[in-house]
This record gives sequence, structure tokens and C-alpha cells, in this order.
Amino acid sequence: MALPPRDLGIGEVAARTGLSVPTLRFYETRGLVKPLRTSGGQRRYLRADLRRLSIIRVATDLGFSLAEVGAVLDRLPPGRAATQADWNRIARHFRRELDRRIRGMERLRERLDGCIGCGCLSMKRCALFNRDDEAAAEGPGSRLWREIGGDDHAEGPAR
Amino acid sequence: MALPPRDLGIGEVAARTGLSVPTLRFYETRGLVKPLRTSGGQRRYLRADLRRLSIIRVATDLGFSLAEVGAVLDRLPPGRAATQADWNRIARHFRRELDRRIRGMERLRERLDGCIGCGCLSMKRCALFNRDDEAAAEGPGSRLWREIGGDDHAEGPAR
DNA sequence: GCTTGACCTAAAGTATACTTGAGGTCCTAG
DNA sequence: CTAGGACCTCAAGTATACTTTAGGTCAAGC
Repeated sequence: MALPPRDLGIGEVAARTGLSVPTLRFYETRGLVKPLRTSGGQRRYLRADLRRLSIIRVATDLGFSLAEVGAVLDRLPPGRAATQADWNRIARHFRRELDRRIRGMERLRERLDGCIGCGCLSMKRCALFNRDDEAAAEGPGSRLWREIGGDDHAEGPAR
Repeated sequence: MALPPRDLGIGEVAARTGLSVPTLRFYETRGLVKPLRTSGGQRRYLRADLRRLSIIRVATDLGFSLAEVGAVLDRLPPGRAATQADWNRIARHFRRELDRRIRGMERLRERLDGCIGCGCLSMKRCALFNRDDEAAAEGPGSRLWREIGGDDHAEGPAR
């Protein structure tokens, strides 16, 4: 049996990562992967790119934006190959972020609980109605994450 | 002191809900609110619309799409005015959905835990790498929710 | 009755994250 | 050496959720 090839074509990578071929090309335009090229201009992905792409897939599935994922991956050591410890650090990063977001959702859920059967949903008292104290901050990412992930930012100018 | 007015202009509604004026108009194009009009064509919102809009704001902040929120609000009784029980039913609906989503995120977090310090992130064994068994389903909503909210759908054709 | 701020519509722009299409090139097997 | 599938680029399209712009109208106060 032959040794696994050193690098892979884009179709092979798509099959292995579950990402579509156009998506892989799109990720390259975003600077998330930088495959080599053959003399004819075709992409050749290293095996380490599979790891990178799997991280991207999982993290985006978790709700992280490509910009966020890219920023984390950019902190991988540029000179040497990434080690197990490097990948684990990245996994832990997303794990911590996920914790924050789950906590944020739980906080909002509690507020929602306070509005069930409490006779509220009246403009004056309801925690959901009067939430200017806990409003969205500006910045990248989905409104959901800006809202529940943050640590109680100040109110932004426009919404 | 005067009684509160029966209906409100769009600027007043914007100020009270924290939504921008263009957003309120946009929501109307989406059928989420149906304000009355003056003879001159200006919008007049009923006080019940404030409740409706606050629900919309909270639910979208929680990560629900406008389509989802609209579908829930459309189930309010059409003939009579909505009661406290109606609003509570809606709050409970979102509460249940939120529960599902938190559980989904926790599931993925556990998988992530399994990949920290376990020597994996190797292509063959890692639960994050080989997740075809638990892949995204088609349908509306963000990829996050399709991914973590669902109850283990089958793999869709393309991603 | 006139000013002026609040309001109106319609269309275009923004951002994220892709997909789809058109038209052409690469490269490997027969 | 040639067929054909895999690959290439670039541009445009899709979907969500809005914001911004342009050009005009309404209505309340003086």
C-alpha cells in the first residue's frame, strides 16, 4: 500500500473536509488557507490544511465568523509547523468562547423566565422591554453574539 | 395628566423599542407589523405593536430569524386582542427553543472537550474531523442553528 | 399660511457567507 | 495524442437583515 500523498487536489480536500470546492476557493480569497500551486496553477493542499479547514468548519458551525476564526488561526506560529499543543490551544480558545456564549444565552433565558407568568410584558416593568442597560455593542459578528456574548457593553449610537 | 395616546408615530415607537425608524419600516415590508395609516399616509402604531416589536427585538437578539419570529407571531389570534396568556405562550415558545439551542451548543462543546489533550485532531479519530454522522440539514435559519439545534439529521447533498 | 421637523417611497448600498454561471485550461488515462 | 473530467478565473446571484440616499409630503406650531 502506498504512503498517503504529500498534498491533495481541491476536490480531494472538499471530499475529506465536507466543504464544497467553491467554498475552499472562497476561503482562500479570505486568506484562511494558502494552498501551493502546480506549474499549471492548480491548488495543492498540504495535509496540515485539512486540520486548518476542519477547525474552520467546526468554528463556523459553532457560530464564529470567518474573520474571528481567521484571527485565531493567524496566531499559529509562522515559521515552524503547528504542534499538537498549538491545535489544542486553539480548541481551548473556542471552547472558552463557547462557554461565554452559552452563559450569555442562559442569562437571557432567565430574563425570559422572569417574563412568563409574572404579569409583566407591560411596558414599564418587563426586563425584556426595558433592556437599554444591556444593549448591543458595535463590532463584527452576528447580532446574537454581540448581544449575549459580551460583558454588558455601553449602548451603541444607532441600532 | 393626560391619558396615554391610543396610537403612536413611527419616531415615538422607535424611541420606545430601541429599533431604528428604517428598521420599523423594514419590518412592515416583512409583514411583522401592520400599523394603521393617517389620511396623509403616515404610520400609526397601536400600543399592542410595542409588545409585538419588543418580542421581535428580543427574539432576533436571541438568534431567531425574522421569518421564525413572524411565524410565531402569526399564530396570535386574529380576531380578538391578544391576552396575557397569548404573550406568555409566545415567551414560552422561545424559551423552549432557546433550551434546545443551548443543549446543542453544549453537545458540541463536549465534543470539543474530547479533542483537547486527547492526542486527537488526527484525521482518523477526532470527533470534530469526522462528523458526517452529525452534519447540517437543509432548511432556513443560520448554519449555527441548523447544526446545533437539530436532532441529528441526515447529511444534506451539498454544503 | 408658512416654516420646519417628522414623515413618506423607492432604490441602492453594506456585510457575511457562500453558490452559480460562463468560458476557458490542465493533466492523466487510454 | 487526444478525450474528458477536474480544475481555473472572474463576475454575478442568493439570502438575511438592515442602513443610506434621494427626492418629495405631511402636519403641528407660530
